[in-house]
Amino acid sequence: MSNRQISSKRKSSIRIGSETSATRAKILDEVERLMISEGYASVTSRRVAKELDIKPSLVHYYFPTTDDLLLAVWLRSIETQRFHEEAEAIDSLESLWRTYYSKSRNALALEFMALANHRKVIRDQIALHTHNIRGSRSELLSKLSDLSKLPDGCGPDGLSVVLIAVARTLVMEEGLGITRGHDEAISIVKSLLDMLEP
Amino acid sequence: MSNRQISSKRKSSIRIGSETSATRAKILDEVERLMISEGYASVTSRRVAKELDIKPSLVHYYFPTTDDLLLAVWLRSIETQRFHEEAEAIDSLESLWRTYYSKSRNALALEFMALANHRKVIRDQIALHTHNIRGSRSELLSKLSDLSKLPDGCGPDGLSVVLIAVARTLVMEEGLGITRGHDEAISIVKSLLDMLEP
Amino acid sequence: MSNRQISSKRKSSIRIGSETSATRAKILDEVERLMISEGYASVTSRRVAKELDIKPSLVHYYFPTTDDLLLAVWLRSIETQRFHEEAEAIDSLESLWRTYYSKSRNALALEFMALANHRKVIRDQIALHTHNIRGSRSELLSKLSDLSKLPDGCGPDGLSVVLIAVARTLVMEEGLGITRGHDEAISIVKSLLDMLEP
Amino acid sequence: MSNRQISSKRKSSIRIGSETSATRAKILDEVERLMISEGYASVTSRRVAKELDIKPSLVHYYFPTTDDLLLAVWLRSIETQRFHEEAEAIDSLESLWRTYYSKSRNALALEFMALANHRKVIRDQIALHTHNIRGSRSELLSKLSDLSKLPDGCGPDGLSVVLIAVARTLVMEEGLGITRGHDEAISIVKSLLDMLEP
DNA sequence: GATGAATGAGAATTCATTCAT
DNA sequence: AATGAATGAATTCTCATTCAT
Repeated sequence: MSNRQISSKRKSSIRIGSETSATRAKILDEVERLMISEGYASVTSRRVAKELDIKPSLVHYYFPTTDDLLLAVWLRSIETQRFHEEAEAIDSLESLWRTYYSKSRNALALEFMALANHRKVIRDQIALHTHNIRGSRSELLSKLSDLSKLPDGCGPDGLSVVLIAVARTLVMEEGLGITRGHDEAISIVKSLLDMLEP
Repeated sequence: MSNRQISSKRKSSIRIGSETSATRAKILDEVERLMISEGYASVTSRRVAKELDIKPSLVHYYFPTTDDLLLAVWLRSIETQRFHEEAEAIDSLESLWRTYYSKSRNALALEFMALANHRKVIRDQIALHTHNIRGSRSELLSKLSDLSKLPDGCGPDGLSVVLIAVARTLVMEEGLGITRGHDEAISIVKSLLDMLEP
Repeated sequence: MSNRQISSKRKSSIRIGSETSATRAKILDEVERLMISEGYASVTSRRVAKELDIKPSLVHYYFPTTDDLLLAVWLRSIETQRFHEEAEAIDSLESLWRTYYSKSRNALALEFMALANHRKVIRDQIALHTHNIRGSRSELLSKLSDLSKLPDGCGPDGLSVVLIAVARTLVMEEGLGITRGHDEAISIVKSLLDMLEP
Repeated sequence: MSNRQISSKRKSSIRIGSETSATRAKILDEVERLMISEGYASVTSRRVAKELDIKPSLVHYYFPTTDDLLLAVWLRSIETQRFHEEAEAIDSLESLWRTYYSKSRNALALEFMALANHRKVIRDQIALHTHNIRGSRSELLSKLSDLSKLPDGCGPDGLSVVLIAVARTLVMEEGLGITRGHDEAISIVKSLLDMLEP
């Protein structure tokens, strides 16, 4: 019969395959691994399938569209992050900085940011999540530090931006083999945080 | 996702077409425009050709491989940057910050960083250039500011990293529609620079 | 266009699932609806399942192969037609014409004729049914009209062809948004029938 | 690089490959042949390529999208038809009927009508062409016959509908192996036309 | 009765690249 | 200096079908 995909507006998000399938989890793991080690551009159903020694169609069975797949990885990653951060009990500016400066987490986030330029679904999710996470981190900052020592016009949100900016830049550059100034940058951040110690 | 055949058998780097051809320049302009407005993933010989209303083969005539094309854009862009910065006479910390925080320049740089994950040639060039530019900026910083006010263990390279980190993060997030904390982050940077004013 | 695997290894026609299951009937209803509204090309086990919010495998449970499914719809539709026509008591040429010119019936028939090009099972069934229905309609025509008024060499079968031809063409063209000459064509048919009134 | 077809709204209709290429013509020929012999559902770039012993990509080189390909066949076919009809000098009702009752032409037209259900571009073209051709045939009818003999409310457009309806139905049914009543239907048409002879 | 998992085949496209002209 | 023709490999996605549960 003819089924030439005639009006191919995929509905997507019709999740087939139970949320708890082991295969589903394996796929997500592999996508995450690929994104970190080779960049989002390496995530294709073929490639993922080959790495896991399954068929590309099976990837599509669990994630009808590539957007579904990528979004699932993103959502799972922020879920995991939230879970870890709650478990960790962040009770000092130093432990907070460790949270910002998590290498694998930032590497993944950077890939998603690059992706976001072409994928609206991803972009929207990232914007939302970034907004929220900035909020909760600012709260933590307010609790753990004496922000009155910051210059005028500078609140916890701004500090959050600076911290994540440095953390991500370090991770991104390390990925490219660049390290010049990294230790010094960390020193600057640390003394900034020391200064804010209540 | 990626289906651009990442390598196969390229003769590469045999540059045909004089360096000064007007067509060559038009192609480079278009690639740069595409990278900034739609991301590096939109740069294909087909697409570039279509935008310029020329034939894809002509793109390959000037730039045998895609690596050649992208590298040419990168090299030209740092050349242009160097040229502008020399012309501008950076004589204050404020004018130096403006140099860091140039939106179009950063947008292009961010695309190249994303690209660097899959293109070794680009990665190497970026690493080299980043190292050098960090050096020359640190020199400028040393001249224009009183770095003795920085905490122990923090030199101009570290400051360079912080500045570029904040600048790039702001540009990247704006691209995604995120602005929370941006003004405050700029305030923090500015008061840091004020503090260093000799 | 067509990528539905037209044959491969089907066991076929081993009908599982009782003839009277409600689910079975729902599936047939949906297939008929899809054929009329979107064309036979939209009839896939996936699509049918999605519309009914059941699993594709369930469709295959009742109808092992797509041929089985389509054939079942066809057979049911002629059964239904026969039933209705008997109930309706066709006792005038006008009521007979209404039988020919039934829009939904013709729309379905047209889809099956298009299908018949690629599906031998369907083709054979259609040929058989068309032959028979033509026979029984000719009988009706003979009873209801004075065929001696037809020109030499023209019997009830030929008249049957003309009537179904006009009816189907009108329905087909309406589907495409064409109406030029339609009212006039109906007038021609009606005066032809008037002329044959005994 | 990633070029995962990110926003795949193809622009289409950017015709590459000169209008006069021999390969281009061969492709169109083959598509027409396939449509007539196996139905439009058999027209896939793969299949066409296999028949001609060329690569699927070459089909896409000349006709970027399947719509382009099908539309090109349709446009060429009506061009050819117009050309032939002009050359033939239709000067009697009998020669006009032969025009209506052209087997290969009708077989192709029927496939396009089936196609039109799913392809808007085709549907629009067919609607337009049908409207126009009906007009020019009605003109011919008016010239060649004494339409005052038609019943009230019946003009040349209606007659055109009846003629094409019968012609197409005969062709369609022959394709399915049905012939019952065909000769008689032709007799009916012929005596109708005889009746209108001026 | 029903379904989840998996597969293999095939569809439409797109792309980088080569080569002869 | 430019281009038309052609290819081979990749991409995303859809489908019919099977099978174990």
